[in-house]
Amino acid sequence: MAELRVLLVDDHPVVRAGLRAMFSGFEDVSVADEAANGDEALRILERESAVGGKIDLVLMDLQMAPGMDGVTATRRIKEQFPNLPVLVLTTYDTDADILAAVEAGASGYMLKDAPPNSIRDAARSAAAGQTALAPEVAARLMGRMRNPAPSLSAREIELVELLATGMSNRAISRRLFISEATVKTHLVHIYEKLGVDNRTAAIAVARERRIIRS
Amino acid sequence: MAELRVLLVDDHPVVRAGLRAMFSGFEDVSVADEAANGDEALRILERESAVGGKIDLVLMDLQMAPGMDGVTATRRIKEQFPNLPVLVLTTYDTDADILAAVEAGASGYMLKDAPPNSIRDAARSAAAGQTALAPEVAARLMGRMRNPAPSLSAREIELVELLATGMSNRAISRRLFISEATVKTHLVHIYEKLGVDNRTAAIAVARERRIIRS
DNA sequence: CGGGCGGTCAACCATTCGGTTGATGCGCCG
DNA sequence: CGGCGCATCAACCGAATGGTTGACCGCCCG
Repeated sequence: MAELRVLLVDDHPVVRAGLRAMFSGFEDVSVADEAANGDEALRILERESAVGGKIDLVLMDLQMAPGMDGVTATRRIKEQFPNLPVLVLTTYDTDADILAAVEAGASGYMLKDAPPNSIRDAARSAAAGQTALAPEVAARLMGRMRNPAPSLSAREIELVELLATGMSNRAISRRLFISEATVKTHLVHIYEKLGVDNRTAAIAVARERRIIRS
Repeated sequence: MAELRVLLVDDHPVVRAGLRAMFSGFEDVSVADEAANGDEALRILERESAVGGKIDLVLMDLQMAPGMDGVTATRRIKEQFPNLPVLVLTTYDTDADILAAVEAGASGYMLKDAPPNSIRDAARSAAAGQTALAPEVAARLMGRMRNPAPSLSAREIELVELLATGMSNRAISRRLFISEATVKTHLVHIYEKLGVDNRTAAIAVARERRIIRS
């Protein structure tokens, strides 16, 4: 089997070094290059594709400090290089993170606390065009399929966004040119859908589910 | 100078491998052992101290999934081994994380996105009994020193963190084993310091100023 | 075309929250 | 020692929020 050449994308030098070290123990995988953020990854891919396209797989972290985040980077990469598999390797396994990654076109979703062998196997699977999910992630996706959480309407999301800025009901009503009564009605619906009973909890849940940007 | 023997504590095999690889490039530092959580770290330290105590420094991550978290682990280590320096190496630099680590007795606070040389230097400083702070962390602490007026006390930060999870005053009072009256008093102070007049606005400002993790 | 859903509004009441005053104890610092 | 900041608690009141019921309109979909 041909050697698999991967591009590491992670803002932590420590993590990149760890993946390098980990892959150096496997003869069938090698690290082609590293990027600290999404922009850098795209530049590397463009350069590589210009000289023959030697990269088989991108290993992408989701959280990256100041530059382009992993979800956006994944989306861009899939736009420019639809056939290049992107395997997400990150710390968190919240619904919001997983869904965002899948929607962005990730070929798989692995967690950093996985043992080296699992990560290597996932890399090989993803490079072969298959989907590679960590067990915890797979379980979470199944759970969502069974009882999909009710989603907020556009108007309700608008309200939650204003909520999160700390505005009172009165302030929200003025901003949206509706009465306070309407604001309260919306809030009741939002609380029902999110399974909470006050505004701060609604904000917390909305952030968790990435209904609003945190 | 004698070789520095460090204990790595991090729940991610990838990160441990990265630190190992990073330190293997330095002749004056070596990895004595690894632990995936606080319990394991304590067991290793007890065993090592029984046979002569060969460990000079603990490198501690703060976020560790299911077992003992890094702050608790640091506190326990400092209780049992007061002279053993613990250098925190983590991802986040919020006031809450930093203060908790410092109060637990950490000798330093470095961020994982730091270059290898900085981490090595910090390790050597910490082992020599000095304090090692990442520039971002140092800046944040200095900022707190310069104008302590608008900065929250540790207790108040604790309150804000619970606020942000959506808890009511009553729930917070139970969690912290204080009366609702005390919670309200704290909140009034928090509102004054942050220049707001309700809890959701307080959360918004606290996130903005990175008093709590967003 | 009828019903469901989303958005709007009103009135009402209970609960929570915000704000004040005042008080105690503790530890630290000059 | 005296003061100051921090944390704790109590009682009280007005305002904001939560929760309920009921209503109207417009739109889309079957």
